[in-house]
This record gives sequence, structure tokens and C-alpha cells, in this order.
Amino acid sequence: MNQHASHKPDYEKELRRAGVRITRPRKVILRILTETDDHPDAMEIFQRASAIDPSISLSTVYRTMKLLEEMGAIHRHAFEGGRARFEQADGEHHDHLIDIDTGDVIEFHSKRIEELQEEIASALGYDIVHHRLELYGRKRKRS
Amino acid sequence: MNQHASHKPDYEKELRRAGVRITRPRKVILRILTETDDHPDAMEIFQRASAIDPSISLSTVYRTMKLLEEMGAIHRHAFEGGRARFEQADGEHHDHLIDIDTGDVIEFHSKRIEELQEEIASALGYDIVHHRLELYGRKRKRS
DNA sequence: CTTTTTATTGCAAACGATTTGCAATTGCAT
DNA sequence: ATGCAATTGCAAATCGTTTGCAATAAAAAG
Repeated sequence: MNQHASHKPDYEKELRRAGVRITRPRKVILRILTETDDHPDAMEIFQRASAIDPSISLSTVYRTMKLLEEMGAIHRHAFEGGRARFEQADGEHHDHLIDIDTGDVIEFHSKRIEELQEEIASALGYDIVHHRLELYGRKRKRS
Repeated sequence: MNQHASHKPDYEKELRRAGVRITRPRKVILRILTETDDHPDAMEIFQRASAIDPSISLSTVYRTMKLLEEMGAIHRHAFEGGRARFEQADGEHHDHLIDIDTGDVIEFHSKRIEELQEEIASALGYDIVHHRLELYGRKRKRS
């Protein structure tokens, strides 16, 4: 249901091409990102990184996330509730269903909804630059 | 398509019923809200209020917005870009198209999209508690 | 492999939006 | 009018995130 056969992106190569240095902290953070398939926030990444190398600072996590975001390697999501959450930018576009009890994120995509969005914007005289569709829900109890 | 003939809500009556005092600052803020048909943020409300009564504080604006939100009289939206924006909660549910150049907000509603959202959540085993659909766009140039 | 250059780091302080503690004020019921 | 709890303004605190700066460490040069 969620094992994405995503050809794990070679962040290091991308970074090198972007002309930035492959430092120890960055290596650790990149490793965490490639090994992760949830949507961690900066603090979670920081904690996972600290477990590997306690000298890594939260600032560096933020700086690295910003860097990767600008390179287009990751996406930043401002779901409800404080912290921004990140995900690898490998796959195609999708929207999110957030479990309001656990914070779990499920990705989904609806071509039909996207079409309808386009129609609506168009009817209002607009071109969509980007959009945000988030469903906040609770796991159904009885089937 | 979107001209809401909103029967302007009597906030004062609602507040009184909720057992809170009708103070001078609150009167001013309520007046601003009823006279407004855009989606102002706290700072804008504060500035408009200051023009009427310079002694009103930003804290009071925030406190009043929170109060009204808890009463269900207004909705708070966390669109992109810092500040939360508010709108009267009179009409029926709608989503938003935000003009990324001007910040203008256009309300729209699509029964079809809502149905599709339900289908998706349902297929994933979830009940939707609430959702967020925001289109960020730019006014189309050539018709 | 040492030196040089310059990006990157950790830290603490700054940030912007919002909330809060507190003492002074004010609605409003008596 | 009187009394008291609700409300205010202010300043300080909060939370997530960003930033200035001096110290450090990649990678380039020799």
C-alpha cells in the first residue's frame, strides 16, 4: 500500500552538481531522508540525526532542508499544527490525507479533482500556480 | 457565482448569550467585522480598529478573534504566508482561490469535489473531519 | 600532504505571529 | 452609587524558524 519503489535519489550527486560541499552533517541528514518514508518535521529529523551524530545542530537541519527545498529535492508542507513537514520530491504530484489522531500522512491523487480545480479557476479568470488539498480525517471504526 | 447576500449576523446578541461583556473594544472590532467583506488578518483588523479607537491593543484583537472563533462566529484560515486571516462564518461552506499577486480571496464551492474527497477518504478507510482546499493562482491575462 | 581559500557549522540571539501573566480598569448586576 | 468579576493594555513569553558571527572543516591549490 505504500512501498514506493522510488529510485532513491542521489542527493549527494545533486548537491555536488549544485556546487555545495558534502559535509558530515549533510551526509547524516541526507541518509535520514532517503531512509524515511514518513513526513518528518525538522525536530524529528534533528533527533534522528542527533542519534547518529550528537554534534549536529537544529540550525543545520533547517539550513539543509531549505537548501534541498530550493534544489527541488524535497517538498515542505504546512499541515495543521505548528511545524512544517518534509518529504522527498521524487514521485509525481499528490495530495494528502492526514490522520488527526496519529499525524500519519497518506498520499493520494485524483486526476478528476485536479481537472475540476482547473475548471473552477478558469471560470473565475485565473490560472492555478499551485494548490493545496488536505483531508483531515479519522480512521473509520466499523467497516 | 459568489455574491453572498449574507444576512449580517448580530454578534452582540450572540456574545451576550454566550455570557460575555460587550466592551468598547469588542464593539469596535465587531463593527469592523460586519462591515468587511474581505479576509483581513489580525494586524489589519487592529489597524482599522486603531483608526476608530487608538487605545485598542493588538492583544485584544487576538483575544476577540479567538473568542468569536470558539463561538463559531468566524473562521480562521491559515493561507500561505504568515498571518492567519478571518472571515465571518455566516454563509455555507466554501473553499478559496487566493490571488498570489494581490492576496485577494475568491470563494468557491464544488459539490463534485467534495463528493470525490469523500470517496477517496472512504476508500482509504477514513472519515473526513475537515478539509482544506486552496487554489493559488494568478489572474489570466488574455481572454 | 601541507597550505590556502571559502563554505559550512554551532551557538546564541533575532525573528514574526500569537499567547499570556498581571495589575489596572471597566462592564454591569445590585 | 457600589462591588466584584470580566476584560483590558502592556510587556514578557512562546513556538517554529532564521540569522550573525567567529570557529571549523571541505575541497582546491601547491
